Amino acid sequence: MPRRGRPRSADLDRAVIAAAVEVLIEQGYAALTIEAVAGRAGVGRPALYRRWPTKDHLVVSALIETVPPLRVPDTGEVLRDLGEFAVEFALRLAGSPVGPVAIAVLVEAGRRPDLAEMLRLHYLRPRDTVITDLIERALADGRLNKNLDVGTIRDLVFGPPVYHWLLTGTLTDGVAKTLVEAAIAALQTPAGADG
Amino acid sequence: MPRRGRPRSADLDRAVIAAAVEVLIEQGYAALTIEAVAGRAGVGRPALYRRWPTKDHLVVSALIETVPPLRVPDTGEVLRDLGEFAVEFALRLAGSPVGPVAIAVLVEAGRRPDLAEMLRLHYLRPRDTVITDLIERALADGRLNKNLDVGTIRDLVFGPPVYHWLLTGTLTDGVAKTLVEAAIAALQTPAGADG
Amino acid sequence: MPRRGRPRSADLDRAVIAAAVEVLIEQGYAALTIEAVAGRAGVGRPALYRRWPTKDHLVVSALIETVPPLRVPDTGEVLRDLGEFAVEFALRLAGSPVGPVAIAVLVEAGRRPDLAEMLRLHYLRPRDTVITDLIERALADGRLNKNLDVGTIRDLVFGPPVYHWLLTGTLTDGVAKTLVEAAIAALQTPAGADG
Amino acid sequence: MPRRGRPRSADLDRAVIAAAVEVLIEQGYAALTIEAVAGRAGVGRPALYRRWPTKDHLVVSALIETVPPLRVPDTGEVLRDLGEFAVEFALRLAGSPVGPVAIAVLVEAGRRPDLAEMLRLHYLRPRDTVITDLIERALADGRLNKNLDVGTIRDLVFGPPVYHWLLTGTLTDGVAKTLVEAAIAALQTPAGADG
DNA sequence: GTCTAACCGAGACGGTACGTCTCGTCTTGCT
DNA sequence: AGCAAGACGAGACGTACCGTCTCGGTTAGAC
Repeated sequence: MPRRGRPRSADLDRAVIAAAVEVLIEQGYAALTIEAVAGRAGVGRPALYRRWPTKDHLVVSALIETVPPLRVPDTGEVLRDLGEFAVEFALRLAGSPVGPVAIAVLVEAGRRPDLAEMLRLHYLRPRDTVITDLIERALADGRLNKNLDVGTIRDLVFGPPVYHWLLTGTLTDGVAKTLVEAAIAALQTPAGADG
Repeated sequence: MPRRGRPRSADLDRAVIAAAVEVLIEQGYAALTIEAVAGRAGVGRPALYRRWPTKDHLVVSALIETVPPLRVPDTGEVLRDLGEFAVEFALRLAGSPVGPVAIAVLVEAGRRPDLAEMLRLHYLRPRDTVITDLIERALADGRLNKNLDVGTIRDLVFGPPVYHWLLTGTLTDGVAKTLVEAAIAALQTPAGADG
Repeated sequence: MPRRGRPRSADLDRAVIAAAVEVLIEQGYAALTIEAVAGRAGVGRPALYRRWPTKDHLVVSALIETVPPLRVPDTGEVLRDLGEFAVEFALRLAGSPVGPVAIAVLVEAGRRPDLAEMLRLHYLRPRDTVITDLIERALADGRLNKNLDVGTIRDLVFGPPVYHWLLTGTLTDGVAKTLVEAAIAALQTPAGADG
Repeated sequence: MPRRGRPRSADLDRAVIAAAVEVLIEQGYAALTIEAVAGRAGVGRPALYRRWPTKDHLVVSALIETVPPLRVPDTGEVLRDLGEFAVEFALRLAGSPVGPVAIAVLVEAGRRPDLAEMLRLHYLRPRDTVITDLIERALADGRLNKNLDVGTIRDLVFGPPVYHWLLTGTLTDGVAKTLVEAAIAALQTPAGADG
């Protein structure tokens, strides 16, 4: 079914996403307007509406394109891998200018099912997959308490530093490490459990 | 120092806050409009601008007035108190229609120092105080690992259920309990630590 | 030089002018509001601002479109033509609901050079041209005192009835005729001047 | 009948009128605001509303207080007196910053009977009286055509320079003199009328 | 090589909300 | 009762964007 007519320009897609990221970083999510993005990209507004139905869809696209999934460390020691990954994850969320944007979209998705689906399918799931794999590796190694499921472990390890950042507005390297290590230490197979 | 001129009407304050809460619940934070709030409260827009410089300040005021600090349980067993409180806290955040509003404002406060100050001073601090007290009681009882400070414990206990809610958009009673209990269990003074 | 973008709608121009005239007649110049005109024309306010920078420019446009230049009589007797024209002119100014509007704009133009230019160029000049021509015809016929220039004659003939209307708020047919005829009688070539 | 309560302050009346005149001169009639006048006079708005029902009544009051009736010259030659007076009158109207204000109010009075009454009673009539007296003196001297009544003469003499000013926005000394003298010359008892 | 459908920019359209200004009124405490 | 101060409901101001809709002009596959 070969489409007729002039095809959409991929350059234009890239220019718009880049412009959107610039605006998000400079002005934040609430201040982002379609007009500003189109203007900065040197593009007409209809070209944006042709591609994204709302500004939130555009922002989700921008997040997807802009925030690459973290690389999973593989040092051989799976718990160390998990800890380093969690610290890295939280620090990047807190340190990047698009961290707050991600939260804002997450909240907005609460009222908008189609946005939520797009977000979970293209943004959250791919990033969660690597985490899940990592935790499953740890469980398979017998390094983590087998009574806990993967989701619970994820929440216990990643939740504390993220919560800290939300509550205080900051997240230092030290705090992130302390929280993650405390969580992981507590989740390890009890020393005497198999003795 | 006798105030001159007509004093501001307290009834009006109440009517506006009530209208703001209604709009927040029905339409959400992003869709809240000064115009709509003023209209619903039967009030002119200037009366709002006289009191709150931006819609965010209004929303923070609404949160402060509307979300009462949770009652701290006191069963005699301090760890049980802490667990129940944390579960209650997370469930209310996830279950109330103003939960997402609080997160949205928190995120916006990241770019706006005056908003952040207002939020922390009148909303977060009073609610944090009861938590801190509760954890300090638990520490004093020797029920929690003394190597951890109060903030760390707070993040480890409250972070996981909140993170779960943010990530998945839901938080059941069961999940909240599981996460909080797992966290608290892990934080207790190691049984064999002094053996 | 091909115009880019969607062209402005001529229907809209007409609707707005018509609405403006209605409001001017019903409420008068001072009470005319951009909002009211836009509302009555079934048009958004920005569409008005796109065309006219201020309400005065809009009113001048309305005058230009609405008040057609008077037809010059041509009975063969040039002085009679002039007299009838002046009477007609003054009566229409005094009798039309937009007469006071014209004066109000004229006064406002005193403080606003761009408004004055617009008014003189598109409203006053075309209407003055027919008067000037008529007077020049009369001069050429030798029917008017050659010592007076065209502008002076215009002021002497048209000034009295207009002044009467301004001062008293009314202008009857009889008064207009009396004033104009007295003026013209006085301006005729003195009987003995060429004897 | 001793009025009860605190009497109104006459100083306040004066301060408000003075402030109104300042604003009229600086900003013009259209831009005059009750708020601005009250502010400049250092007075509360209610004090103004207690005295004048609308801004137009205030402006009329200001005109009355501010524009003193012209002095009538008395050189013995009554026609010269009339001519000098008319020139002076028109030049002051055209030259003073409150000239346009008077016209604006006059126009507005066309829609507002109570305003018109106030204006005619306290502003126009006293100024017209001296003109009427002067013209009657000239008629009594037999210097003016007896077939014309006082009002007609007034319009024929004063109308042309005022009309010139309205139409062109300017009025020079020379133009005013030319117009008035031409009018008066034409109104004199025809030399050959009784010969 | 046309044809032609979909793209592109520009920008007008009816709207909505913004934050501000002024209106005319009302409510304080003081004089 | 008058007064300054200033809050009140009302509503217009001029601006910024919204999402949609023409325009003239371009682009590239289908004929």
